[in-house]
Amino acid sequence: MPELPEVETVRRGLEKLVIGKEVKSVTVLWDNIVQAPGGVADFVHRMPGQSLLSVERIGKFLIFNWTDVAWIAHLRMEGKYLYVPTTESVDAYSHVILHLTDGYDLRYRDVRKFGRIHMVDKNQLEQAINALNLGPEPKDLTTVYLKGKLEKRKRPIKGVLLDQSVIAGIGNIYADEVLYAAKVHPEQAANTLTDPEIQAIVDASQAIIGHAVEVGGTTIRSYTNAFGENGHYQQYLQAYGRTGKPCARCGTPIEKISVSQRGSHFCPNCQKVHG
DNA sequence: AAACCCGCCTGAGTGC
DNA sequence: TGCACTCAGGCGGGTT
Repeated sequence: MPELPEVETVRRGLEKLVIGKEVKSVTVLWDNIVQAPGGVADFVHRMPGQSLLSVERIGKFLIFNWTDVAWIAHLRMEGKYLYVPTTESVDAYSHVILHLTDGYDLRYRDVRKFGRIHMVDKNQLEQAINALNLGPEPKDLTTVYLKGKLEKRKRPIKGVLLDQSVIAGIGNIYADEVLYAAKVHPEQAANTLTDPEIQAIVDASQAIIGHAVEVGGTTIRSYTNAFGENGHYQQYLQAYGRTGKPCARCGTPIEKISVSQRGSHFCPNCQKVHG
Protein backbone atom coordinates (compact mmCIF):
# COMPACT_ATOMS: atom_id res chain seq x y z
CA MET A 1 0.00 0.00 0.00
CA PRO A 2 1.77 3.12 -1.16
CA GLU A 3 2.06 5.74 1.57
CA LEU A 4 3.85 9.08 1.52
CA PRO A 5 7.39 7.65 1.07
CA GLU A 6 6.35 5.28 -1.71
CA VAL A 7 4.32 7.97 -3.49
CA GLU A 8 7.28 10.35 -3.25
CA THR A 9 9.48 7.67 -4.81
CA VAL A 10 6.97 7.28 -7.63
CA ARG A 11 6.93 11.05 -8.08
CA ARG A 12 10.69 11.15 -8.46
CA GLY A 13 10.56 8.34 -10.98
CA LEU A 14 7.95 10.13 -13.05
CA GLU A 15 9.97 13.33 -12.84
CA LYS A 16 13.04 11.57 -14.12
CA LEU A 17 11.39 9.70 -16.98
CA VAL A 18 8.22 11.44 -18.14
CA ILE A 19 8.67 15.21 -17.70
CA GLY A 20 8.49 16.95 -21.08
CA LYS A 21 6.85 14.00 -22.81
CA GLU A 22 3.77 14.64 -24.96
CA VAL A 23 0.64 12.53 -25.14
CA LYS A 24 -0.29 11.27 -28.59
CA SER A 25 -3.38 9.22 -27.78
CA VAL A 26 -5.14 7.64 -24.83
CA THR A 27 -6.87 4.34 -24.15
CA VAL A 28 -9.03 3.82 -21.06
CA LEU A 29 -9.77 0.16 -20.34
CA TRP A 30 -11.58 0.60 -17.00
CA ASP A 31 -13.81 3.64 -16.81
CA ASN A 32 -14.14 3.92 -13.02
CA ILE A 33 -10.47 4.82 -12.60
CA VAL A 34 -10.86 8.05 -14.58
CA GLN A 35 -12.78 11.07 -13.37
CA ALA A 36 -13.12 14.15 -15.57
CA PRO A 37 -15.62 17.02 -15.93
CA GLY A 38 -17.13 15.37 -18.98
CA GLY A 39 -16.40 11.78 -18.05
CA VAL A 40 -14.05 9.34 -19.76
CA ALA A 41 -14.84 10.74 -23.22
CA ASP A 42 -13.68 14.16 -22.05
CA PHE A 43 -10.45 12.63 -20.69
CA VAL A 44 -9.71 10.74 -23.91
CA HIS A 45 -10.48 13.82 -25.97
CA ARG A 46 -8.45 16.33 -23.99
CA MET A 47 -5.25 14.46 -23.09
CA PRO A 48 -3.76 14.18 -26.62
CA GLY A 49 -1.39 17.11 -27.18
CA GLN A 50 -0.77 17.60 -23.45
CA SER A 51 2.85 17.65 -22.26
CA LEU A 52 3.86 16.83 -18.70
CA LEU A 53 5.31 19.95 -17.07
CA SER A 54 5.85 18.76 -13.49
CA VAL A 55 4.73 16.21 -10.91
CA GLU A 56 4.06 17.18 -7.34
CA ARG A 57 2.89 15.26 -4.31
CA ILE A 58 0.53 16.20 -1.51
CA GLY A 59 0.16 13.50 1.13
CA LYS A 60 -0.44 10.31 -0.83
CA PHE A 61 -1.80 12.18 -3.87
CA LEU A 62 0.20 12.82 -7.03
CA ILE A 63 -0.44 16.07 -8.89
CA PHE A 64 0.37 15.88 -12.59
CA ASN A 65 0.69 19.30 -14.19
CA TRP A 66 0.01 19.00 -17.90
CA THR A 67 -0.09 21.84 -20.43
CA ASP A 68 -3.75 22.73 -19.99
CA VAL A 69 -5.08 20.27 -17.41
CA ALA A 70 -3.95 18.70 -14.16
CA TRP A 71 -4.42 15.31 -12.58
CA ILE A 72 -5.05 14.58 -8.96
CA ALA A 73 -4.16 10.91 -8.82
CA HIS A 74 -4.14 8.30 -6.06
CA LEU A 75 -2.53 4.86 -6.15
CA ARG A 76 -4.74 3.50 -3.36
CA MET A 77 -3.71 -0.07 -2.60
CA GLU A 78 -1.70 -1.31 -5.54
CA GLY A 79 -1.52 1.36 -8.21
CA LYS A 80 1.66 1.62 -10.31
CA TYR A 81 2.85 3.74 -13.20
CA LEU A 82 4.84 2.04 -15.93
CA TYR A 83 6.99 3.70 -18.57
CA VAL A 84 7.45 1.08 -21.28
CA PRO A 85 7.85 0.90 -25.07
CA THR A 86 4.49 1.09 -26.85
CA THR A 87 5.31 -2.24 -28.47
CA GLU A 88 5.32 -4.04 -25.12
CA SER A 89 2.21 -6.15 -24.63
CA VAL A 90 -0.47 -4.70 -22.35
CA ASP A 91 -1.23 -6.95 -19.38
CA ALA A 92 -4.64 -7.49 -17.82
CA TYR A 93 -4.05 -4.97 -15.03
CA SER A 94 -3.06 -1.92 -17.07
CA HIS A 95 -6.22 0.16 -17.27
CA VAL A 96 -5.20 3.59 -18.53
CA ILE A 97 -2.69 3.82 -21.39
CA LEU A 98 -1.13 7.08 -22.55
CA HIS A 99 0.71 6.64 -25.82
CA LEU A 100 3.50 9.23 -25.88
CA THR A 101 5.11 10.78 -28.94
CA ASP A 102 8.51 9.28 -27.98
CA GLY A 103 7.40 5.72 -28.71
CA TYR A 104 6.81 4.88 -25.06
CA ASP A 105 3.63 4.47 -23.03
CA LEU A 106 2.80 5.79 -19.60
CA ARG A 107 0.51 3.08 -18.22
CA TYR A 108 -1.49 3.04 -15.03
CA ARG A 109 -1.54 -0.50 -13.64
CA ASP A 110 -3.70 -1.50 -10.70
CA VAL A 111 -4.72 -5.06 -9.82
CA ARG A 112 -7.53 -3.97 -7.50
CA LYS A 113 -8.74 -1.09 -9.69
CA PHE A 114 -9.03 1.08 -6.56
CA GLY A 115 -6.82 3.91 -7.77
CA ARG A 116 -8.11 7.11 -9.32
CA ILE A 117 -6.99 9.67 -11.89
CA HIS A 118 -9.01 12.84 -11.51
CA MET A 119 -8.52 15.31 -14.38
CA VAL A 120 -9.38 18.95 -13.78
CA ASP A 121 -8.93 22.22 -15.62
CA LYS A 122 -5.82 23.95 -14.35
CA ASN A 123 -7.84 26.82 -12.98
CA GLN A 124 -9.80 24.33 -10.89
CA LEU A 125 -6.74 22.63 -9.39
CA GLU A 126 -6.40 24.70 -6.25
CA GLN A 127 -10.06 24.29 -5.42
CA ALA A 128 -9.90 20.54 -6.08
CA ILE A 129 -6.88 20.17 -3.80
CA ASN A 130 -8.60 22.12 -1.05
CA ALA A 131 -11.58 19.80 -1.35
CA LEU A 132 -9.32 16.88 -0.40
CA ASN A 133 -9.25 18.42 3.08
CA LEU A 134 -5.78 17.15 3.89
CA GLY A 135 -4.00 17.85 7.14
CA PRO A 136 -0.29 18.70 7.37
CA GLU A 137 2.31 16.15 6.36
CA PRO A 138 4.49 14.74 9.14
CA LYS A 139 7.33 17.16 8.36
CA ASP A 140 4.98 20.08 9.10
CA LEU A 141 3.34 18.48 12.12
CA THR A 142 3.51 20.26 15.46
CA THR A 143 2.69 18.97 18.92
CA VAL A 144 0.30 21.86 19.56
CA TYR A 145 -1.66 21.08 16.39
CA LEU A 146 -1.85 17.35 17.02
CA LYS A 147 -2.86 17.82 20.63
CA GLY A 148 -5.75 20.02 19.47
CA LYS A 149 -6.88 17.35 17.03
CA LEU A 150 -6.68 14.52 19.56
CA GLU A 151 -8.50 16.34 22.35
CA LYS A 152 -11.91 15.98 20.78
CA ARG A 153 -11.54 12.45 19.46
CA LYS A 154 -12.37 9.35 21.45
CA ARG A 155 -11.55 6.76 18.81
CA PRO A 156 -8.34 4.73 18.92
CA ILE A 157 -5.18 6.71 18.14
CA LYS A 158 -4.44 4.30 15.28
CA GLY A 159 -7.63 5.39 13.51
CA VAL A 160 -6.74 9.07 13.96
CA LEU A 161 -3.25 8.59 12.51
CA LEU A 162 -4.89 7.09 9.41
CA ASP A 163 -7.26 10.07 9.07
CA GLN A 164 -5.78 12.11 6.21
CA SER A 165 -7.54 15.27 7.40
CA VAL A 166 -5.47 15.09 10.59
CA ILE A 167 -2.11 14.04 9.10
CA ALA A 168 -1.57 13.55 5.37
CA GLY A 169 0.55 10.67 4.14
CA ILE A 170 0.50 8.03 6.87
CA GLY A 171 -1.07 4.66 6.04
CA ASN A 172 -1.30 1.34 7.79
CA ILE A 173 2.39 0.40 7.70
CA TYR A 174 3.81 3.66 9.03
CA ALA A 175 0.99 4.12 11.55
CA ASP A 176 2.08 0.87 13.18
CA GLU A 177 5.74 1.87 13.03
CA VAL A 178 5.08 5.31 14.53
CA LEU A 179 3.04 3.90 17.41
CA TYR A 180 5.68 1.26 18.07
CA ALA A 181 8.44 3.89 18.16
CA ALA A 182 6.34 6.13 20.42
CA LYS A 183 5.40 3.18 22.67
CA VAL A 184 1.70 3.93 22.36
CA HIS A 185 -0.93 1.17 22.11
CA PRO A 186 -2.95 1.45 18.87
CA GLU A 187 -6.23 1.20 20.79
CA GLN A 188 -5.40 4.01 23.23
CA ALA A 189 -8.26 6.52 22.98
CA ALA A 190 -6.95 9.61 21.19
CA ASN A 191 -8.12 12.04 23.87
CA THR A 192 -6.31 10.14 26.62
CA LEU A 193 -2.77 10.44 25.26
CA THR A 194 -0.30 12.20 27.53
CA ASP A 195 1.70 15.20 26.32
CA PRO A 196 4.93 13.16 26.19
CA GLU A 197 3.13 10.52 24.10
CA ILE A 198 1.88 13.14 21.65
CA GLN A 199 5.38 14.56 21.43
CA ALA A 200 6.75 11.07 20.84
CA ILE A 201 4.25 10.48 18.01
CA VAL A 202 5.20 13.76 16.34
CA ASP A 203 8.92 12.97 16.65
CA ALA A 204 8.50 9.39 15.48
CA SER A 205 6.34 10.28 12.48
CA GLN A 206 8.87 12.84 11.30
CA ALA A 207 11.84 10.54 11.82
CA ILE A 208 10.22 7.46 10.31
CA ILE A 209 8.60 9.09 7.28
CA GLY A 210 11.78 11.09 6.67
CA HIS A 211 13.95 8.00 6.86
CA ALA A 212 11.57 6.00 4.64
CA VAL A 213 11.63 8.74 1.97
CA GLU A 214 15.43 8.67 2.06
CA VAL A 215 15.58 4.96 1.36
CA GLY A 216 12.87 4.92 -1.30
CA GLY A 217 9.95 3.69 0.77
CA THR A 218 8.90 0.16 1.67
CA THR A 219 8.68 -2.60 -0.89
CA ILE A 220 6.52 -5.44 0.39
CA ARG A 221 6.10 -7.19 -2.93
CA SER A 222 8.19 -6.81 -6.03
CA TYR A 223 6.89 -5.94 -9.44
CA THR A 224 8.73 -5.32 -12.67
CA ASN A 225 8.93 -2.11 -14.66
CA ALA A 226 7.19 -0.05 -12.01
CA PHE A 227 8.10 3.25 -10.43
CA GLY A 228 8.78 3.26 -6.74
CA GLU A 229 9.62 -0.38 -6.32
CA ASN A 230 13.19 0.07 -5.20
CA GLY A 231 12.40 0.74 -1.57
CA HIS A 232 14.58 -0.46 1.28
CA TYR A 233 12.61 0.56 4.35
CA GLN A 234 11.23 -2.98 4.76
CA GLN A 235 14.50 -3.88 6.47
CA TYR A 236 13.81 -1.28 9.16
CA LEU A 237 10.25 -2.32 10.01
CA GLN A 238 9.88 -3.03 13.73
CA ALA A 239 6.19 -3.88 13.99
CA TYR A 240 4.36 -4.10 10.67
CA GLY A 241 4.28 -7.65 9.31
CA ARG A 242 6.30 -8.98 12.24
CA THR A 243 3.53 -10.90 13.99
CA GLY A 244 5.05 -13.47 16.37
CA LYS A 245 8.57 -12.18 15.95
CA PRO A 246 10.41 -10.77 18.97
CA CYS A 247 10.16 -7.07 19.75
CA ALA A 248 13.53 -5.43 19.06
CA ARG A 249 13.35 -3.69 22.42
CA CYS A 250 12.18 -6.38 24.83
CA GLY A 251 11.85 -9.66 22.97
CA THR A 252 8.11 -10.04 23.54
CA PRO A 253 6.40 -11.47 20.44
CA ILE A 254 4.71 -8.81 18.28
CA GLU A 255 0.92 -9.23 18.22
CA LYS A 256 -1.58 -8.43 15.48
CA ILE A 257 -5.09 -7.20 16.26
CA SER A 258 -7.80 -5.33 14.37
CA VAL A 259 -8.12 -1.63 15.24
CA SER A 260 -10.43 0.71 13.32
CA GLN A 261 -10.92 -2.08 10.78
CA ARG A 262 -7.18 -2.27 10.12
CA GLY A 263 -4.66 -4.96 10.88
CA SER A 264 -2.46 -3.50 13.61
CA HIS A 265 0.90 -4.79 14.85
CA PHE A 266 2.30 -3.85 18.23
CA CYS A 267 4.39 -5.03 21.17
CA PRO A 268 2.04 -5.94 24.04
CA ASN A 269 4.79 -5.21 26.55
CA CYS A 270 6.13 -1.87 25.26
CA GLN A 271 2.74 -0.54 24.15
CA LYS A 272 0.13 -0.77 26.88
CA VAL A 273 -3.28 0.88 27.14
CA HIS A 274 -3.44 3.23 30.09
CA GLY A 275 -6.28 5.11 31.76
C1' DA B 1 -18.45 17.37 14.29
C1' DA B 2 -17.12 12.68 15.01
C1' DA B 3 -17.63 8.08 13.77
C1' DC B 4 -19.51 4.53 11.48
C1' DC B 5 -21.15 1.91 7.14
C1' DC B 6 -20.98 0.71 2.35
C1' DG B 7 -19.10 0.22 -2.20
C1' DC B 8 -15.36 -0.30 -5.03
C1' DC B 9 -12.19 -4.84 -6.59
C1' DT B 10 -9.57 -9.26 -6.86
C1' DG B 11 -5.89 -12.33 -5.13
C1' DA B 12 -4.80 -14.84 -1.18
C1' DG B 13 -6.15 -17.59 2.36
C1' DT B 14 -9.33 -20.92 4.56
C1' DG B 15 -12.35 -24.88 5.00
C1' DC B 16 -14.12 -29.04 3.30
C1' DT C 1 -7.51 -31.81 -6.10
C1' DG C 2 -10.56 -28.31 -6.75
C1' DC C 3 -14.21 -25.43 -5.50
C1' DA C 4 -16.95 -22.07 -2.72
C1' DC C 5 -16.50 -18.73 0.39
C1' DT C 6 -14.39 -14.81 3.19
C1' DC C 7 -11.69 -10.88 3.65
C1' DA C 8 -8.23 -7.00 3.44
C1' DG C 9 -7.68 -2.29 2.55
C1' DG C 10 -7.77 3.73 1.26
C1' DC C 11 -10.94 6.67 0.31
C1' DG C 12 -15.40 9.03 -1.04
C1' DG C 13 -20.07 9.46 -0.18
C1' DG C 14 -23.84 8.92 2.74
C1' DT C 15 -25.94 8.45 7.34
C1' DT C 16 -26.42 8.66 12.33
